[in-house]
Amino acid sequence: MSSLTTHELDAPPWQRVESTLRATARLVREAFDARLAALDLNLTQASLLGYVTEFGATSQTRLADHLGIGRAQIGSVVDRLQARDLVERQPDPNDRRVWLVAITEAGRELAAQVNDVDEVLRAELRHGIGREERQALAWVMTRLQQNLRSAIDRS
Amino acid sequence: MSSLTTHELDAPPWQRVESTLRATARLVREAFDARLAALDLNLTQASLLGYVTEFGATSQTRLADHLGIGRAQIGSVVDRLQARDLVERQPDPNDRRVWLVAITEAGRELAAQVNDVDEVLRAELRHGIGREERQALAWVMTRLQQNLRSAIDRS
DNA sequence: CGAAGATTGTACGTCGCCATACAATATGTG
DNA sequence: CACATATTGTATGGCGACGTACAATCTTCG
Repeated sequence: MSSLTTHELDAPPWQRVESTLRATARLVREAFDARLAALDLNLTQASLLGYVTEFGATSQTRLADHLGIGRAQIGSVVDRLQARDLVERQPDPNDRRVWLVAITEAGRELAAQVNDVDEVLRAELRHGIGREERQALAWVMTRLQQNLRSAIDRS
Repeated sequence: MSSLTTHELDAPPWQRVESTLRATARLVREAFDARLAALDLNLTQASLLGYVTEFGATSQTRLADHLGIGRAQIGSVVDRLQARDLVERQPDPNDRRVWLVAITEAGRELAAQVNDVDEVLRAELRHGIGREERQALAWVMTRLQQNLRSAIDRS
């Protein structure tokens, strides 16, 4: 394992894992947004685009669940993407309440570019971090999520 | 406890580590906010309170750096805490531009309660996660932060 | 069938945070 | 000393997300 030595005072005593986690999440958003700015997209928009490209027309509620944001917010995200003709709203033949959000041809092309950006950035982020370390990270975070949900329920 | 083998469907194929990380960070904020609501504080306010309690009067710029938010935002956080008489602004004798944010007696008492809440919650979050796993998590995230910063600089 | 309840998408107000621009003050340089 | 430059805190406008409330529609069950 590592010398975790390098680095000045990487973790001040008052800084707990939770703070580190939040700071890292902020940087994740910042990094993706910086790269996606060239495509005039932010991370949420890019995720939505990727999702409907991969999984086809999807209702807004399902999109909200999958992207982890509220139903209200999804609406405005779709609005903006639709205004740029990257997605379109199709009526659901089985349920007149719902819109199925589908990718357009222009959207598909842009999604491909998003994918490229994504892969490049992800490769950079993996630098110096082994596969099993990433898996361990994912496992611990998943476990942590369970604990967090329990704690929230208990509040 | 468990073989960490289980490995249900921890991550849908389209969900990468970065998404998990963001979702976890959101839950962290939600959990802390839920517990701190009883004290009528959010996580940022509580962190600020804890910091000045532990480290004494601190300039707003330093607080912003340490809490990871902007200088502008720190001002309003301090405003609200000051209105509740939890902190006070003292002039810096060496620099007439800066306010030193200091804890008050009422603030110190509340900070103690924050500490209690904090310890309880943190104990819940550790459930089922070993010490070395937490350390590994912290290490990987620190490394990830470095990569993120490089990526951002490179953008 | 018909009424009660659940679900979908939208409108609206709020919150936390950011980025920018600015006045006041410090600091460095000739 | 005088002047350019940097830094501190604040004001302002914008953005993304949340929570609540609502009309339209589906579903369930008497």
